[in-house]
Amino acid sequence: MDKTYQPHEIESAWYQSWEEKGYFAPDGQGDSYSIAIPPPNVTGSLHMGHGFNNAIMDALIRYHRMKGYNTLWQVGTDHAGIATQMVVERQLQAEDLTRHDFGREKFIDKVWEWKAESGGNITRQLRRLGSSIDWSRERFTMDEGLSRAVEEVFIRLFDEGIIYRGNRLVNWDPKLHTAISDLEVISEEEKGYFWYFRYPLTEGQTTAEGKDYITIATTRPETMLGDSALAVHPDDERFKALVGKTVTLPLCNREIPVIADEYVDPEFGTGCVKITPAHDFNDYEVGKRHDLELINILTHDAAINDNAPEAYRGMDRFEARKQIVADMEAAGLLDKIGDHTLKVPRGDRSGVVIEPYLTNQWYVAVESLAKPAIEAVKNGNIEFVPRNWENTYFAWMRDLQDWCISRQLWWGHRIPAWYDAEGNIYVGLDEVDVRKKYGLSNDLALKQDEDVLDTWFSSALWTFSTLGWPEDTEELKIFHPTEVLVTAFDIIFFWVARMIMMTLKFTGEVPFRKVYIHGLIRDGEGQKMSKSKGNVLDPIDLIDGIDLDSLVCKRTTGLMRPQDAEKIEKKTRKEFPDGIPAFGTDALRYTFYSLATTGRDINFDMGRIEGYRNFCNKIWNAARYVFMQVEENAVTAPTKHDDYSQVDAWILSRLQNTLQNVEDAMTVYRFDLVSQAIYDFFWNEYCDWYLELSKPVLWDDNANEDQKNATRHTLLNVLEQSLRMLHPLMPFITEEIWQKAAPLLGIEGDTVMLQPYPAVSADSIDEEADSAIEWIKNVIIAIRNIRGEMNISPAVNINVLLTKGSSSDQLHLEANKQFLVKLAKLESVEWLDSDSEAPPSSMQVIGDLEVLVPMAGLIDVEAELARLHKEKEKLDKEISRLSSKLSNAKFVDNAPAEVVAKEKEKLSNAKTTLNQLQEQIIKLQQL
RNA sequence: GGGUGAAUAGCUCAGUUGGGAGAGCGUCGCCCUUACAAGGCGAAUGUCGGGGGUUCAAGUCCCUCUUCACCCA
Repeated sequence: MDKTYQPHEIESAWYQSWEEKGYFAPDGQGDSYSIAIPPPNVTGSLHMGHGFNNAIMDALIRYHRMKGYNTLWQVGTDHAGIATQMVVERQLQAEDLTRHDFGREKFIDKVWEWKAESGGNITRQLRRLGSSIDWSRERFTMDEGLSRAVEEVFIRLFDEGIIYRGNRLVNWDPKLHTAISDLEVISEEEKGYFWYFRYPLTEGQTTAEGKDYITIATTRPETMLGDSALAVHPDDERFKALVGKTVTLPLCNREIPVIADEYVDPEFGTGCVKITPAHDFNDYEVGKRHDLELINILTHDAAINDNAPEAYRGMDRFEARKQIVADMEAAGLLDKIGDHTLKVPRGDRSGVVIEPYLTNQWYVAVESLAKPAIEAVKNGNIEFVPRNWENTYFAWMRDLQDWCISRQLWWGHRIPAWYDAEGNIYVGLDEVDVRKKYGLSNDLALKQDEDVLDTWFSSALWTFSTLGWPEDTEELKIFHPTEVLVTAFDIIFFWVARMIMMTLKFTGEVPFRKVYIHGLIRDGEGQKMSKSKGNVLDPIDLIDGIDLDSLVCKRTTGLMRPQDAEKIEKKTRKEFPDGIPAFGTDALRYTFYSLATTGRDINFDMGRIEGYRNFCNKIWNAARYVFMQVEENAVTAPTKHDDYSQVDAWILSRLQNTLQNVEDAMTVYRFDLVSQAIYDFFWNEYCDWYLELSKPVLWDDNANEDQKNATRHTLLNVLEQSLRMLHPLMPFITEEIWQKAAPLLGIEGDTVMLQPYPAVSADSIDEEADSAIEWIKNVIIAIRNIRGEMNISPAVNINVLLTKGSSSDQLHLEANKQFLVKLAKLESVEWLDSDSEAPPSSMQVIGDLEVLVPMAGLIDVEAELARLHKEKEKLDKEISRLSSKLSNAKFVDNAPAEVVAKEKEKLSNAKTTLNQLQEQIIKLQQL
């Protein structure tokens, strides 16, 4: 084995081998355990969120697989309607072509071609993470089977009247010419203006201030062409008299009413709001309440349409904005212009400003679906982890809007609806089916709806459509419901809720029993990772490493705002002067687990991944040590219990404790606690103590061979169990080492990933050994402390005396001398009878026991006195704290007896130690 | 404006039913001790955001304020 851990040398080979041998597929034995992956976007590439999310799922899957469950990790990607269509259109654009040059069918062929060539990027990257996914069952939302499920669901919901067509406001992307979901609209603050316009009162009235007009403030002047009212707050004294009157809409010369509505905030702007029901979501609601006219003034391109005065027709919305401001000013109706920062909604794909726009779309009426979905969480059929996310879920489910499911795209599931010339709607599998279903004659001309369904419509069916629904498959019976959905909180609404609704409706089952919600990965400073900020970390770069220039290049190409490049380059060069070293998958995964706390934000700290890479190296080298010990001495299973030393018993006992902690943390999805428990055990107990304690035994030529064998066996046995314990978190390094370790113990098996997970063995818990080793550790630590504080070179072997302790201390000393000598680097260690005179020494106290290091020219009296005084001060504080607590009658009377007893014992211990220190101080002062 | 969450060592974060403040990284000192310098040994470091309350006892429960983040409107 190499002296240092080299991740890239072990990772690629193992994954390929696991996959080829089919280890990821369910073995058909035992209770089932399944997880459906949140399907990544087929155009996507792996980001830190995916990395985190998949690391967690893989740990769960590997853990349960090793625990003997019939384990399925169902994988697939979604077809990402807009994103995918755009990718292919961009390719065509490079050849000066558009999708219209091909026509719908041929264009879709192009998309499939693209998918075949480039659609596997993200799934390749998932492999790099070590994800033990059953690739043989990979699905795609546009697959035949899944498309069949989509049709079935659409038709049934339509036939039940749950799917309907409606004319509503949607988020309209004027560049892509489609409705988009709220999730695809990114609203960020941008600098803009408030334009203050005067709307003249029609019938010669005046305002409270005597003006013959009302001033309104708007951030979107062009929408005034579609105004159908002015609104004020009903309690607003300034305008009360004007409610019910009318104003003349400038430039249009339309009379529009002044209405009163609670929606208006009297404190905001002028306290008077123009209402444009066809171009604003809030105004739409106001318009509904007051039965206002909906005047659509925009075309699909967001240019002004023919409903507007002729002067503006055909102008782009922003051009019209300028013209309208100019015209208002010319008419003397522009009051003023103020700076204003506002949230501007932009399409996340197109980057253009989204318009609320009145269109005909398909909707799902969610009310009847929501009720059982709320109930399922209320009655515990589905549990959120952490629990408090249930509130978010309920809050969202309470005021659920009907779901707009149609998109004006070519790539996606085409809506199975046909129209006749009169606009009647027929829904069915295909034209033939429709004619049969509705009894239509063959000569009635039918035309299929041009739209496709929202991608989320198909991903809402994910857990059951991937298992073969609507067919009644074995897989559905075995693996549905899935066990847990692992996801970040940002898509609770869009996906989780819709999955619950759809799955309950069509299978009568919940899609998953648990929803584990994890945080969002941010950079080390808590900033969201984004291309425009230039702070994105690619998980693959953390695994493989990347040199500085490549990293800079990656972060600065393809920016939406190229002028940011310089700033990003500077920051990157400062943060990563040497690029990023290769940490390997195992270290990256371990970092994710250690960060998987219950919080909602996860700041990714480079120091952590480095630390866990070091942990990998520690494991690697511990294994090297163990193999060195056993390579010339084959181990056999000890035949007699007596062969095991107390040290052996101790580490086996500590392992049980760790296994229990791991199991407890695993069942509550606390991966941070799992990783902490294993790290502590392996590094702080197995490496720091057990390996060191094994040396005096194994290096002693006179030691009993059976006992040596027991120690070698324990070294190997604990290593091997630790590897299995660790495997779900660190698949690669554990497999690599296990392959060497297992045969030495006579364990047969081709891979650690199919070995049983180590079980807690109550027999191995040994409290006597625990306390014995605790004694050894305390004495060694006491001596090391003196050595460190007194600056005694590690090269010098020192003499130590133990005194004043109990007979059990004396027995411990006799039994463990060799350990003390080796680990504390001693020349000798002897018991000194209490009545014997001790030489001037540096002293540490453990209970009654005094650990003495005779000064003998090594130690400066003044330094030792200073150290003792420091100790004494600490004790004084402790004693005064404890005695005041114990002299408080209220405490003694009210606190549980065991708490009081504990405090008393602490006090008496502290007093004993203090006395010993004081005696020692006096003794040294007399020198 | 409504809601949710956060504030603990220089940094990133744990802290389970209230009962002696922890880890990793960083810092300081000593050491290339035959598994590991990606290491070993030792050390220092906290008015647990502020204030108030409940309690014998509060990082932990309640109220309030401040700051920050996110979601919704």
